[in-house]
Amino acid sequence: MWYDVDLRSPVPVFQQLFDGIKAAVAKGILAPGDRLPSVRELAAQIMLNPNTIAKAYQALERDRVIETLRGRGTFVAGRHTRRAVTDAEKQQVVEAHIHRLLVEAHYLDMDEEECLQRIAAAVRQWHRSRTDR
Amino acid sequence: MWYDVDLRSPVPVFQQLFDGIKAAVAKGILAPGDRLPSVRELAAQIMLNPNTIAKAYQALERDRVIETLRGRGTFVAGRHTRRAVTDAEKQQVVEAHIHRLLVEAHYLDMDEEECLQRIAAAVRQWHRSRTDR
Amino acid sequence: MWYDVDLRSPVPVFQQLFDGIKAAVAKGILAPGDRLPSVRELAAQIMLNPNTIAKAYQALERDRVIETLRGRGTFVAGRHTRRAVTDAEKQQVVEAHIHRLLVEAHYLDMDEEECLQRIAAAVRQWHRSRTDR
Amino acid sequence: MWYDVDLRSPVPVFQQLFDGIKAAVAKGILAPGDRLPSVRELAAQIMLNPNTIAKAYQALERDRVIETLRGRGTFVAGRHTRRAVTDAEKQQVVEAHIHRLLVEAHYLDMDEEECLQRIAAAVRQWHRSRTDR
DNA sequence: GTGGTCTAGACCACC
DNA sequence: GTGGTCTAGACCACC
Repeated sequence: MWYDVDLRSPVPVFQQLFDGIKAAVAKGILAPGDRLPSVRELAAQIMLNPNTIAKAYQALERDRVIETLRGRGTFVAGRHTRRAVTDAEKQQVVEAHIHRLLVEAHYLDMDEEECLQRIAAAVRQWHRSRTDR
Repeated sequence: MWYDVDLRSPVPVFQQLFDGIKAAVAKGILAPGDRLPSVRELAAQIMLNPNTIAKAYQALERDRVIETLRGRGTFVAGRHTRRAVTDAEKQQVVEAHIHRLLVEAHYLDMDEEECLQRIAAAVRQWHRSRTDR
Repeated sequence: MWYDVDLRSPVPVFQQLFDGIKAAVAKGILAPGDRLPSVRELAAQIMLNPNTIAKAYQALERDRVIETLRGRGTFVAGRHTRRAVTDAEKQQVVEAHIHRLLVEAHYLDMDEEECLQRIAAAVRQWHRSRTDR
Repeated sequence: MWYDVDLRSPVPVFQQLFDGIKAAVAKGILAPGDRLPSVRELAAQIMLNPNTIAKAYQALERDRVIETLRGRGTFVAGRHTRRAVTDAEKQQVVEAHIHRLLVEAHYLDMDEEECLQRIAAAVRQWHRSRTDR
């Protein structure tokens, strides 16, 4: 599930939650308007301190991934609430990720052709498994 | 240069060095057999604590990116010193990176087509800028 | 409208109502003697808990912005019902606001001249859009 | 001092710290490069929990008001690290503040002329008291 | 030394 | 009920 965390990981738990929820929204597992469990509920369920959950939720709210309605709960935000992005910004983000990937690929002895094929497979696989609601 | 670090970054300095050297080797900026500055030299040059440099070098040696020859210095390792990798391992690495990229792409409102195009551009750009020696 | 509230805002809903009505009176959108909807009417109309509306109305009454006449309804108060203010009090209020504004202006790289010009424009614009009835 | 907080205020303590430091930098009391007390030092000095200080520092770092150098301490950021701002954004910020000020001014029976005079006085007074280093 | 994370648990405002 | 703040104190990585 999207709220799975690994306590032994060096990645902070609140960060894992943050990443997990962001990914779940991107994959369509969580859709705009969906209600997230309350801080206390989730804390009890995955045996974490409520503060840790709250920290993740607050970071997600700052990034407009979720919205909290005072006294009512926390919900996945609609896409419209996000800001415009330039072309250069997009390319920069893609390049940063691909750069890191290609460094690792070099140490796995993958050439350009193999990289492109494996990447295409991964992109197709991701989009197939996306749930559009 | 490959030894540039940003003290203000949240990424640990030793990690930046580690990543920077790995990337420089992958890009061909550093080639097998090239001699790296000694821990002390580099520490003096970029004004860092020698312990920080040593920590990065040790991690690189563990990953067989570099080799230390006692009394002679530190050198970029040859590619043959590395171990074999399975097909599944390769695909898993690619998928992990692409997964993270596609999550970010979702929040930048990029569809499958745009992702593929930008990725292809980034891969091509990387390989053009590679220096093969 | 003056009763618009944003449930996603971190500002409490009752506070938004309070601010909104105070602003509407200052702008002349609501004039002394105008009747406000009853707590229940407004609650039904904007789908809020009546307690929230009541809390805003009570705070407005305490500040003599509105008056409740038992059995007749709630009305915008006349200006004469308010108390006298000293010169020092006025300057203090202005300084507090301007102080906060100038802190933000610093981070937007605005110098004294630019601040004064933009402020003058904002003051003029406000008074032009005021409806005097 | 810039680190004064009022425990009885409804404004959260970490927010008061955040505002205070931002204002101190804008006023020139804290200059780029100045070192802030460590989380623990400040916590001991003003008798707060270190977590509360850390929360304020982290928010300031997100807004690029300060920078933390890993293992070294926290410093006031240089102005160049901040992003570009559009003209519309600036006017919007000014209008929001002036709007709030003019609402209050209405209840203090201040007319346009009096507002402009008091505002000009406040702006001049602020810039006189600024310390440029 | 530095800041960052996390727990356990109190208390509060809002709805 | 909901989330937000704060304390007290442990533990950790980094430099």
